Parts: sequence; C-alpha cells; structure tokens
Amino acid sequence: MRNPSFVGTSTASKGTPCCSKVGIKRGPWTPEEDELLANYIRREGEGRWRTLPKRAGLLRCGKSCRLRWMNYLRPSVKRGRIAPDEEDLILRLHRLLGNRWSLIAGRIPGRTDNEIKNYWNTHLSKKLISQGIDPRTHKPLDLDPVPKSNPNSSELGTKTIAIETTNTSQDVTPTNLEYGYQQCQIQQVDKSLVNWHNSGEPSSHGNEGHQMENCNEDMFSSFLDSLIDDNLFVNQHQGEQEPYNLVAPAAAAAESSRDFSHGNIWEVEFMSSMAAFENEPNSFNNQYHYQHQP
DNA sequence: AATTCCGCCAACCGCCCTTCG
DNA sequence: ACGAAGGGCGGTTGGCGGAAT
Repeated sequence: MRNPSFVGTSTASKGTPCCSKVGIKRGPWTPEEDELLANYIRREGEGRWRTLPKRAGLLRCGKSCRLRWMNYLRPSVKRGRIAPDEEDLILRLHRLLGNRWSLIAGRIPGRTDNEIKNYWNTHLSKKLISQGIDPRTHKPLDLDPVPKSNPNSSELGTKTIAIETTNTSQDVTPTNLEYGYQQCQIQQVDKSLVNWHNSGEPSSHGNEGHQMENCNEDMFSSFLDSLIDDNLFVNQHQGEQEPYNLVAPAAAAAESSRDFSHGNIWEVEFMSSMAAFENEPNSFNNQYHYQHQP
C-alpha cells in the first residue's frame, strides 16, 4: 500500500503515457473512487482503459483503473483465504506453467493473477523450500543442480512439443527421436490436436498458423486438464523419479485462450531424459496418458 | 510502553504483443 | 510496412499492521 500522491511533473522519460501525465493520482484507492469506477463499468462496460478515467471522472491512469477493476472490484473476484484445494491446484499448475500467473489464475475461479502471484511468493515458494523442493523447478533442491547456461534444461537436453490444431499430426517430419515421441504421443494426445518439433526450429514448418483456426479454448483446457492429472502430482510429491518431467516454463503448454485464438504455436517443453526415453519408450506412454475430455 | 522486525498484499513499473490507422 | 496507441503480463516496491524484542 502506498500513500496517495499525485504525479506533479512528467515522470519517467520512458514511462507509458497514461502513467506519466501530470495530475494523475496514485496510491491506494478510496471508496469514492471505487464507486465511481464500478458504477461507470457497470454502466458502460470494460475496455478503452486509457480514456476511461476521464469519462468516469477519475484522476487515475487507465492502467491503474484496469488493475483496480480486475483485481478488486470485479464482482467475480473471490475474497478470503486460499483454500487447501485451491493451493493444491496452484502448485500443480505452477509446476506445469511456471510463473504464468494469468494462466494459472484463469484455471482457478474467482482468483486473480496478482493474488496468486502474491500467495505464491509469500506462502507456497517458502513452503516448497522448507520441504527441500526448488519452487522454480519443483525438484529436490540438492538433487537438481541447475546449469547456469540454461536453467531449464537438463544435461540431456530439452524436448519441445508444439501443440497445434491439425487434422494430420504426421505432417511434420520428425527426427528419429521425435519419431519416438510422436509414436507415443500421437496415441496419448488427441490425434487431431498435437504434434511437435524441435525447440531449435520453432515455427519452421510453415503450416502451423492456419491450422490454429480450428483450435479453441476447450481443446486447450482439456489438454491442460490432462497435464495436471493426479498421477503426475502424486508421483512428484512422493519423490518418485520421473523419466520425463514436465517443468516450467513449460508453460508453453500453456498459453492463454487469447493467444490460442490468434494462431501462435504452443510449445510444451518436456525436461526429459532422452536416454531414458530411448531405452524405455513405453514409460513415456504411462507417464503421460492423455484423455480427451468431452 | 516503545521500538524494531517482518510478512502480507495492493499498487506501480516496464516490457511486450496486438491492433489500428 | 510502419509507428502509435491500447492492453496485458510478470516482476518489484513500499506501506500497513501484527509479532517479537
């Protein structure tokens, strides 16, 4: 919380315009301001944030108004303590998505990205550390030395999977290793939904963009649901060794529905033991069984 | 009772991406 | 094709309030 203040002169030479205007109020919102903002949005709807303050009679920048609405005033915002089941879900989602707070929040009704971010930083990360778990990788702290050059990759390499909407998963030419993944995954992940390529050559196949048109949030939700399957979580917390760990910022996995609708490629990055896969490809099947949900 | 410490969290900052003219 | 505006996101800040000394 900050003391109320006004921006008396143009501040940051490089600041965003709406925040550097002279006469803009900052700091905590008063009940009167809340009411002005809430009434205006109920009347006129969300959007056009930059011009909203003037129209609503507020001496705030548009960003501040949006933040206040999104994180506090919105009727759907749930107040109060994070319940144990919500905490559990946050842990799972963070393990999958990394610090993609908005994505995580999108899967937890009534909670905002800011709230989840705060809760993570003040509670969950410390909790994991106290349990000897690296809150960033979700792996044991002392058993998981992270290379400086690429903290998200194992020595054996990182596999990236691009999720696309395509009716023909086989239209990407796989390397030998990819072929192995593909054979597993095509059976695991909905056949019409996923294929992959090397992280080293993103979007290099030239046929992804238009295929995204068929993709929708439900598909992605189902996929994400499958990734937070109980088994993954339980295995991880029981300290069982997973040949293939789904890690942050795997995130990839994860992209917002907004992005999804615009034709980006999602990359699900699997921190994986390539050798383990080549020796025991079936274990991959078992680890990431995918069920397309209705 | 006074002071210091520290956790919490609302709010801000700066960057990035998308849209639009 | 390009630049500006709008909007969204993750990281960080800093004031409040309770706990500890």
